[in-house]
Amino acid sequence: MNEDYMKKRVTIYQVATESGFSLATVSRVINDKGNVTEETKRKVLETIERLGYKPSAIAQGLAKSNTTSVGIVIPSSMYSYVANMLSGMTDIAKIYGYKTILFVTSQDKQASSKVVEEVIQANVEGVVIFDDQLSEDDIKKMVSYSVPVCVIGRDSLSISDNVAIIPLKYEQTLRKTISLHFEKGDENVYFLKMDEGEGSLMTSLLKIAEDECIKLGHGDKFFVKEISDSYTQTYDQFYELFKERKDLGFYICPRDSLACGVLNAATDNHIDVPHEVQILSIIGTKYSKIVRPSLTILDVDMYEVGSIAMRMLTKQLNKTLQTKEYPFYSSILERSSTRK
Amino acid sequence: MNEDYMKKRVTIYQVATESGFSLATVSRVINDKGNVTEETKRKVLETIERLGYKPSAIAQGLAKSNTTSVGIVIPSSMYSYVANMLSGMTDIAKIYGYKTILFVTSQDKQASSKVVEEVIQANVEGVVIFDDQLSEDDIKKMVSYSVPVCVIGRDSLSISDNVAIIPLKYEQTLRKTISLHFEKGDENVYFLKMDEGEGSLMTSLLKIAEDECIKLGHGDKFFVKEISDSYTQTYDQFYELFKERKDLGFYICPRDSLACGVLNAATDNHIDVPHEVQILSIIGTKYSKIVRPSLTILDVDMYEVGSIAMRMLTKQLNKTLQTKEYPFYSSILERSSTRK
DNA sequence: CTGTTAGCGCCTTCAT
DNA sequence: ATGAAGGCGCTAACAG
Repeated sequence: MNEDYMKKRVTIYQVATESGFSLATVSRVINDKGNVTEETKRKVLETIERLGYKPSAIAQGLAKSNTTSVGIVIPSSMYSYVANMLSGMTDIAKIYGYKTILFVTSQDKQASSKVVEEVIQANVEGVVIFDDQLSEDDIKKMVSYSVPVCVIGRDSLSISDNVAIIPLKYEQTLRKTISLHFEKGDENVYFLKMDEGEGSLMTSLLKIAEDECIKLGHGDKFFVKEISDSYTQTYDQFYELFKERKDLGFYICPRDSLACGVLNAATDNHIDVPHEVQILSIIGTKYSKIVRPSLTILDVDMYEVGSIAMRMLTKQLNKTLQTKEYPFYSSILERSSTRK
Repeated sequence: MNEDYMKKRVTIYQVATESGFSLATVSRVINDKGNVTEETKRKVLETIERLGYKPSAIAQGLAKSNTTSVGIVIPSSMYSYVANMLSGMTDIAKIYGYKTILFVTSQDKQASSKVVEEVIQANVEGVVIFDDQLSEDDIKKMVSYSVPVCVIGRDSLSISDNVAIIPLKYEQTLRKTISLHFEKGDENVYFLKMDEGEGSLMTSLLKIAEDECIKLGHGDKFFVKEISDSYTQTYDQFYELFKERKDLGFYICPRDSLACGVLNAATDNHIDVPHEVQILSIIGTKYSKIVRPSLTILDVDMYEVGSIAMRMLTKQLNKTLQTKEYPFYSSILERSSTRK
């Protein structure tokens, strides 16, 4: 490429005049549609190279009404389980030649709904949604603007057209874990609930846990503990508690970093894990295997989830999607923070 | 919005005819340029609402030659330090009203250079780059197509126009750490080097570490150990080694998950950390504080880096960027995996 | 204050 | 095989 052609981007028009052919011909070689002599193709390609011409994706998008881009809606890439999922999605999107536009939602529902507008206006071909904050109406709205959707982490949706869904099945394993717990002992069960920005997934799991305890006749042994979304604060909170050996029992935590707060608070107070305090983390990262004692988690491979989601979306875009629902079942990965 | 208008998206043209005004007037109310009666504005807004019209961002982009989108180039969001940076970038981009398009590079340099094309064609307003794989020529190429760039993690660049740079300064603290080590003892220093996909940052740090050892007269005590980029494999490798109490000393690891491999391998062989084996992780996440013993790291707040980078980029776009270089100095965060 | 008319950069019939 | 012309959805002068 010739460096002289910097600054103002060269357009297809310039390529046409420079090469002595028409727009149409240049367009044909760009898009590799036939009906072009090898000779002229060579010439056109040569001047494209010489001028350093790159077709504008947005002009192409407008003309073809096809932006070859997909949206991804996530709460924040801060949490490594989200990062893993994101990674799975972008890997697959890349394979299929889609650009990925990232839409990050805020804590509050109101601002959250604003991303719906953005997604619609961005003219993406489709969107993968992993976000507890978005209402079902928000999702419906996107679909009504004919943007195909793949939703992760919801059990059901009242619409089915142009929608694929990946439910994350924690219920069964969570219930089983609790019932196994009560078969082996009768310590209290504590469910850690974050005080703010708690999504619908954890809210429903809380209800499920409570329900299971009640069903097993241990409703009096189920407690909810409010925590903040921070390792340090969780650690401090439980350090004070465990110092007096209070509230020992079986802890169910939303994420492994918070589970580690409980874990370290217990260990540092010479409280034995898993004999005096047991810990289960719902969501786990690779670090749940690394920390000592290692954490029992309700395992779901988030990278896998992300890549499947993106694959389902691309299939929707080709109209080749067979099953619109692909549930992911968590499996309990028993490690050292719970008793055998 | 009326549900009847689904499927085929309504255009500004329809809004114009429906409301009885011209394109120009509708366009004015959309963009809130003045010169419109409150009355007609109201009417236009009403039919926009009624038809459920949303302006197409790509058509706007083409017409205004302003896509209000920025690119982000990263190797993969898998690693949580990248995820934190990404989070910082998207947070700021959102504040300034930019869409974020994610470009994920592959391992191999060749495919890596392909993202350059993509970035150029995407017509982004600017791009933040955090990627060791991209060559300086790749970056130059983007700049030559007049896309402003903010590069993270490089010490220098031979171009300065339209380029902001955020060097990540590990050298000084790394040297200091090593000299402190030799003041307190004389154990061997082992530098863990990943066998593949190793970026230029770690390569240069390796050289620096070696250089410092030599300078201190301990060149014979510096060793490089090849590892793979996996906690489990690193753990296994060092478990075998430590079983026979071989190669005890001071370990410098690229990331905390790998440092944990060494850490756990030592601990599980009843080798005391930090008295027999010391461990320093160059890059640390929140988990480096969580694991026991906690890891000494060369601390840099990656969220902060990401948000500063995006802020510098937006300032470039407004032409209000003062200093084009904003070095981030790592500080050594001494914790329990090294001796005082 | 409102409407007309060119584009933005590219694709795509339809002729030739 | 090639070119001319219209259009994708919207903005931005320029006239009225």
